[in-house]
Amino acid sequence: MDSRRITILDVAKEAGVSIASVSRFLNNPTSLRKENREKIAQVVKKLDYHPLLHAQKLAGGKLNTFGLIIPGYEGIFYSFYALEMIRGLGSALERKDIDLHINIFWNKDNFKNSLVDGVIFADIINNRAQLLRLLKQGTQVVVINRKVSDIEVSFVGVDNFKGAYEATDFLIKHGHKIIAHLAGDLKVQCAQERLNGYKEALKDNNIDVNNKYIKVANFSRVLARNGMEELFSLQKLPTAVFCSSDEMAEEVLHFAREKDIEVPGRLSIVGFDDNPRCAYDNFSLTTVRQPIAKMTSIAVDILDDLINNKDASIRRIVLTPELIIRDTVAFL
Amino acid sequence: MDSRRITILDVAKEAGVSIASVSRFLNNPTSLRKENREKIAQVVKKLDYHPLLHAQKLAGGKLNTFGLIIPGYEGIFYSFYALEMIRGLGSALERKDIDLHINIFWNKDNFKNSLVDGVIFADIINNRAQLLRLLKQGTQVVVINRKVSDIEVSFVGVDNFKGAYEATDFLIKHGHKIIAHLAGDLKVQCAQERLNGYKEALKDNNIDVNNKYIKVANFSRVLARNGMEELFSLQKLPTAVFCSSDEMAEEVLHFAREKDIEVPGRLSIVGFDDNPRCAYDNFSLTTVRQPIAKMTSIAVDILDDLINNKDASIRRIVLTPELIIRDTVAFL
DNA sequence: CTGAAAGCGCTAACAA
DNA sequence: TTGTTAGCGCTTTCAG
Repeated sequence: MDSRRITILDVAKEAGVSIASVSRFLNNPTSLRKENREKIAQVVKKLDYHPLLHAQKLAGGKLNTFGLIIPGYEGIFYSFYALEMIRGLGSALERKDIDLHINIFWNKDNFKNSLVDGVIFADIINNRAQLLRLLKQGTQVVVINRKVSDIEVSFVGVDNFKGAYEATDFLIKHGHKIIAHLAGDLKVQCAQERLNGYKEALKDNNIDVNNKYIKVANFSRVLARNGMEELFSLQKLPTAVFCSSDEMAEEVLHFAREKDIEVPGRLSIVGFDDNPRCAYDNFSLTTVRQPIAKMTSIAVDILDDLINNKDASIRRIVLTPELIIRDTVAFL
Repeated sequence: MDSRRITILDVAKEAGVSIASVSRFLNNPTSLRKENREKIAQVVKKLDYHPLLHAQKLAGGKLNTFGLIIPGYEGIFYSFYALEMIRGLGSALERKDIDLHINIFWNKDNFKNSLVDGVIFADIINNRAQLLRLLKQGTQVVVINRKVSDIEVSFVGVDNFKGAYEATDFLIKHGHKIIAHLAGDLKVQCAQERLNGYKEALKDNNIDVNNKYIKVANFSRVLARNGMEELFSLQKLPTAVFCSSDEMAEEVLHFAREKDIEVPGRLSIVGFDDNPRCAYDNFSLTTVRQPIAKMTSIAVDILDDLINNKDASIRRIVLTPELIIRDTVAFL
């Protein structure tokens, strides 16, 4: 008994057709006569035949597999963002029956692009060179969550500036004058944009930007906590804080609870992300919702298009986030 | 100008050697004369040549890529365990210069095993069929964190029973009689084993197992919280609680802090995992350490062996967890 | 609608 | 140490 792998030839023989027909069955079944199609289907099932993907690809076929490259910064997996990104992509791809290979970029560019049809970057952090390499090698790419203006590449991002501006403006409209900001890691574009949006909103409302009230907490709970400690040892306490992520906002909530600072009575809080966990915590957090599912779904469509239509061209899309008003902001 | 892909033939021509020599250069450089080796190296660099992996694999080569299949249960990415697993594998593989493709099993078996040399399963939850399929197709596999006794497959696991037994016994030796247990999702083998270890320790010390003190909290913070609420509305309060994960233990800590229950004075706590976050929280958690890095490193070695040595056989390894004594257990 | 045949880019005998 | 050559399993013209 020969335990060789079942190949297309085995199927062809058993079904009494040529390997070309079996190949057609695999890729374009409707081009076969019903009779043959059914016969082949039956044999494929009987023999439990699965085409070898690398053989298909070598012969010019597709792998139906996208790669997702995630920058492997510390705590990435604790971030709501990364999880949602993966889930969003997962469901967008499921519809098209495309598989996803996740690769985490821990400072080493070992991504095998020849094993995928195209690549999605979840942001670019310290891996511009990798992006350039893939592009140069002719890989189709789309970047999510970062607007890459100096490289010819498709992206779908979010207007973080606008989201932050609106959040801050919302606080100002509620009478707040001393508004602190817990910023994310400024290496990350969205964190920088949110900081800018925050500043701009203050300026537009004639409130001075005071760096004492800006704490760069790198999206980390611990640093957010430290930032709050510092903020609450200042002469004039902030009456509101805008956080660059819901997780940091959650930490602010914990801080407030421990210190018996009433929310939103004495401290108003706005987050960023719309992490569902924060909607059902003790407090229901006012926040800025990022349309992650939409971003991923669009990214998948663009990439699919880029791969399958020779004349598809680069597309760049910026979505608008939405302020979700819940319970953590009060009038002063 | 022809933008065809650079192939092995281009390199061969340019270097004035045969494609076989280039192939040797790629796979076994020392078999070449120094002169040629250097010449080829130079051309490879100049032409920026990268062999096509699927072509290599089709021709019988290796991809130097392992797959990691993670069961995609809710909240997986919030679990310390999953992150450590990925990190551990990442560094173990980096040493061998093997790439990792992560695949999350959301109830759909679409993993492309022909794109990897071997596969590591991070536990088996609802995906036994997938494991069987890969095995049947001749893929080399090793399972981490689950002792699969009824399938002929390698695994490396942890003696959860023993860890839980020791943790519980440690509490008993400190005089505790009413010891609650927050169990994990009992679909997960380790959760079940920990529950059993807990029960056995009680029995061996002539303490009755009382189901009222066992709350199945599925590794979830919310359910852990609910469990604690229930436990603390009982007639006789527990004086200690053994948690099936550090995350749940952390929630217990929060619960205690809010309710002004002194730890460890009025409530002793033991976790499971040794999540560093819980060592530097307000309390330094007594816990059971899982040697995840070791597990992953062994798993990689086994898989590598299975792939490269024809006569390598299935190996099954069970590691022993270690009780880490810190500050959350007191004598009664 | 179907089959024959020419590769896809690479590895690994086999010879030299 | 090197080159020649026969595939690996599949897709895709091109005829029929």
